[in-house]
Parts: sequence; C-alpha cells; structure tokens
Amino acid sequence: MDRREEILIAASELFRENGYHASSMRDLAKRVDMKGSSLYTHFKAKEEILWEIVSKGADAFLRSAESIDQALNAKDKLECLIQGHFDVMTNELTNATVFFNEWRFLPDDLKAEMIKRRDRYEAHFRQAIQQGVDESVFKTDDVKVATLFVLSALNWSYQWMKQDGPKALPELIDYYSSLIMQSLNYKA
Amino acid sequence: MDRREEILIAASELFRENGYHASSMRDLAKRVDMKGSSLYTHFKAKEEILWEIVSKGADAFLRSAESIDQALNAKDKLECLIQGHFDVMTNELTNATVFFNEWRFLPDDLKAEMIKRRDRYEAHFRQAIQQGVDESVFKTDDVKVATLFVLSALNWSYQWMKQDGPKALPELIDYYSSLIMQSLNYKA
DNA sequence: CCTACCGATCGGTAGG
DNA sequence: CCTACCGATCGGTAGG
Repeated sequence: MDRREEILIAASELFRENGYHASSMRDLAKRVDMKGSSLYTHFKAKEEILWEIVSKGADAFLRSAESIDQALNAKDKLECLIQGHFDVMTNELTNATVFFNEWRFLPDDLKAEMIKRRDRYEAHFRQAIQQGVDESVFKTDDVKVATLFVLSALNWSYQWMKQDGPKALPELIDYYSSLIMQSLNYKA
Repeated sequence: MDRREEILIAASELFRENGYHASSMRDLAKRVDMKGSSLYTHFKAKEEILWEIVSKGADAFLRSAESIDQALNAKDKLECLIQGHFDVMTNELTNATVFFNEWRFLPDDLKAEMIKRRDRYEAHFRQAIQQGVDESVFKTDDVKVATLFVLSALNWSYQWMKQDGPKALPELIDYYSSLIMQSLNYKA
C-alpha cells in the first residue's frame, strides 16, 4: 500500500474521532510518523484529504446500488439495496461516517457534486419502491415519503454501528430489513 | 429577552451553519455586534455555549416524551411520541440540529450526561412498543431492534427538515407516523 | 462592554 | 521527507 493511501486511512480515522475541523494536519502527521509540512507532498491542501475520504464513502454506496441486477423483482431488489447499504456500513464504516458527518464542510462545488451522488443513490431506492407498488407487492400512498423514511432508517445506522460489531449483526440486519418491508405493507 | 439568550440563539444558528469547531468566538461576536472578548462576561468559555445549546435541544425532546399521559394505550402513546418528536424538530430545529451534530465535541463528563438523557428518551419509545406487544396491537420479534429502527427513522429527520418548511409538513408527518405503525404490524 | 494583549496553534510555503 | 518559517487566527485574560 502506498504512502498516500496510508495517510488517507489515518485521516479517515482521525476525522471520524475528532471531526474534520478539530483535526489538524500536525495531528494527522503524528499518526503516520511525519512532520505536518511533509503531508503537502501527497496532498495540495487539507480539503483535498477530506474530499478523497468523503468521495470514497459516497462511491461505496453508489457502487453497491449500481451493482444490483435491474431485472430483480421489487422485493428482492429492495432487500439487496438494504443489505448492500449495511455491507458498506460494515466494510467502510470509517469513510462512511466521515462522509455523513463532514461532507458539509466541503467547498460549494464539491458539496454540489456530493448532493448529486446522494440523489442518484436515493433514486435507486425510490425506483425499487415504485416498482413494488406497480407489482402490487408494496402498498404505499406516497412513494417519495416512503423513500425518505426507508433511507432515514438506514442512514442513521452509522450512529450505532461499531467496528468489529457483535456477531449478532447479520440477524439484526435481517430483522431491520423485515421492519422496512412491513412498513411498506409487503404482501407476497 | 436578555443578552445572554440572544447570544445563545445566534450561536445556535452559527454552529448549525458552520459547525462548532469552524465557528470562532469572533464570528459569534460579530453576529451580536460585540467584540469577541466581551462574550466572556456572559460565558466562561466557548464550551459553555455549546453545552447550553445541546442541553436545550436534549431537554426539549425529553420534556416532550415525559409530558405524555402514561395511561394512554400503546398506539396513542407511540403516536404522541412521534408527533412530539416532530414538534420539537419544528420548534427547536436549530438547537436540535446542533444537538445531533455537535454533542460529541463536549468534554467527557458532559458527553456522559447527554448519553444518559438520550437513553431516557429511548426508554420511552421502547416502553410504548413493549406495551403494544403486550396489548397485542404491535407484533415484533425484537423490541430492542424495533426501537432502534423507529428512533433511527426519527433522528435522521433533522437532515431534511427545514425552517419554515412546506405547508405539507403535517400530512408528511402523519404519513411518516403511519409507516412506523405499519412496520410494527399494527392491528387495531 | 471595550482596548490591548497573551501564548499557542493553525494551514501552508520555501528551499533543500 | 526535513527544518525553518510565514501571516493569520484561535480561545481567553487583564484592566478599565
């Protein structure tokens, strides 16, 4: 693994623990045994580091959603979306947490780019729910609000997920998923 | 309204927009037409300001939950809890947002105090859901996870709630509430 | 509530 | 990747 990647991992952990603005370049340098000024051979600015981490988090979510077979029926599709969301949470917890907590500190143009990606992710969920309504397996009066609801329940999970969480996690996720299905009035 | 209160309101808005660590005492002073040093006649430290705002947010949620009639049946109780949550979100959006985003920057002892209050709030929801299971109006295999699910869906809402939101908000909240009820398999 | 000031630290650059 | 350094700004105090 190259040095740049090592620094990004250390930065992700640091930002997760202390937040972007409470983390200094010198703090970060200490974690990778460098002097603060040497970080600038790998990155143009502190903001660039934030961007790379946030971007990595967002891409993990998007790739997960985009890898799902579009031919699936609505129920399976939504279940894959939910499982994928938790997979990203599990495998990329640090980047994902920084993504949720710190993306708002990006400069305006990069912030706009993140909003675009977030909207694309949301569209996958809305499409699956709409498909379920069309297939008459979901029953909901308002697909937009239902989508908001499902994504809210998922997005907050970074608050209670822990690195190396309990073995019980797979069952928890299954049950969480079934609660979402029930909220959409799932009928086989 | 006394000066101290005015400063707290300005600080809440400032922290909401820029985050606690990216807001300086001089930024805050400008918003209330003072010099930075003069803020220290009202507050001992910057941290004290954060504590007051976060504390106000948390108390609003707790008071809402604790004002609910314990004699209510489970469905009505949970609906009051949900409505109360959104009332706080509406009336105290700024303090609530700072509460969610910035409470982790409090010193350890105050952080522990906030966790206590959050646990007390959560207990109200768990109790209502458990009561519903006992009354056979809710059906859920795992009250703990169901509580986590409901609170996740509610807690994330600060992300999409806006000050002076759309007139449609009451209907949105009603529908959001019905999604939660369905997730708990509500049967009258 | 102000002016004046403190030491510490910030992100970042120059030059090697 | 380092040393040495920059101007700017930080939270906070003294003294009035």
